[in-house]
Amino acid sequence: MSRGLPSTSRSLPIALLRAREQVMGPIRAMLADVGITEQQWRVLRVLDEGGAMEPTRIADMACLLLPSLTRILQKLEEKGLILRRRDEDDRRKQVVQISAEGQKVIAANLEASVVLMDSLRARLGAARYELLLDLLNEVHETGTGPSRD
Amino acid sequence: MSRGLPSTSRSLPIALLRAREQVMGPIRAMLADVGITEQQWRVLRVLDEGGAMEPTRIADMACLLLPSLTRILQKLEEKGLILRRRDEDDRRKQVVQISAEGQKVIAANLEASVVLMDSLRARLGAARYELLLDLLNEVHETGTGPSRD
DNA sequence: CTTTAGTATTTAACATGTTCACTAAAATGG
DNA sequence: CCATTTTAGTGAACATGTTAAATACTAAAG
Repeated sequence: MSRGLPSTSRSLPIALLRAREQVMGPIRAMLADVGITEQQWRVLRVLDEGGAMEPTRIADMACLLLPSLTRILQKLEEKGLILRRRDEDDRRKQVVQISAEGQKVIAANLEASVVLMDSLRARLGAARYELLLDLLNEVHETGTGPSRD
Repeated sequence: MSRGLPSTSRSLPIALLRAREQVMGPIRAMLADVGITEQQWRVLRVLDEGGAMEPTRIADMACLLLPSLTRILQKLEEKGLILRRRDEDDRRKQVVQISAEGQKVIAANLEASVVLMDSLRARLGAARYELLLDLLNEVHETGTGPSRD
């Protein structure tokens, strides 16, 4: 292993992947018992916290691409966890809202998920945890490429 | 939105996602021109840096699950970017090796990808960049759940 | 009012993520 | 040597990631 070339452990993309794996693994396992995926969970939480909103906004907040979201909303609707209706002012849009069933799913899992995150926060230390969040957000806002294309 | 509940920007899973998006976006765009994906690129780089090795080891180093890797290796073989043969000592295993064509792909893109990463490193500051890597690796090693299943 | 441009969402197609079942080959234990 | 267990890799099925094209509707221009 000569040097210079980031030996996978010092590669930011891979480090981000592995960290995400660690964080999401237990949460995924928890949600699997309820029969919903990590992404479906994110959508439900966004709707629970932010109230009814349109898909474009959901996608933005849950960090999902619209084509993915389209399929996810279809499944969530089949499961009865959300409600959808067209926006009467602008019939291109729709208004998506969490259902009572959906809120039950949130209520039944939010605390456990918070416990998992708090556990990680404790292991890392609150200060380092916040620092990590700051750095990640900084990366997000900084952008990467010199050529913004 | 009563309290405590991380409003998406302070959610570690989402922050990890968004940061990864920023980092990989430009690299993905660059690789799209050559017709290979981010994951195929990771596999090629692992093989280029680590030499010939078996799929299980590739999966570990490139942070891919074996079923995904199986398909990726099939495509890389079709494209002529890797070579495969059975391991004669242990006929369950196989030995995967980057081809001359594969090395050309690496040579043609590695520098640009390093430039992109260096650019990010500069924007963030070398110290903060290293700190971010340390924190991410710490998350990876710390684990998350109290119940290790 | 009609054409044109733009916006919100969906569909399509291909690649990967993820879990589980399965095959093949080695290692182990009688 | 044979049955059992373990390991390496693949196949299958479903969900999402990702890009490009298509739809439906609105807004703007003429």
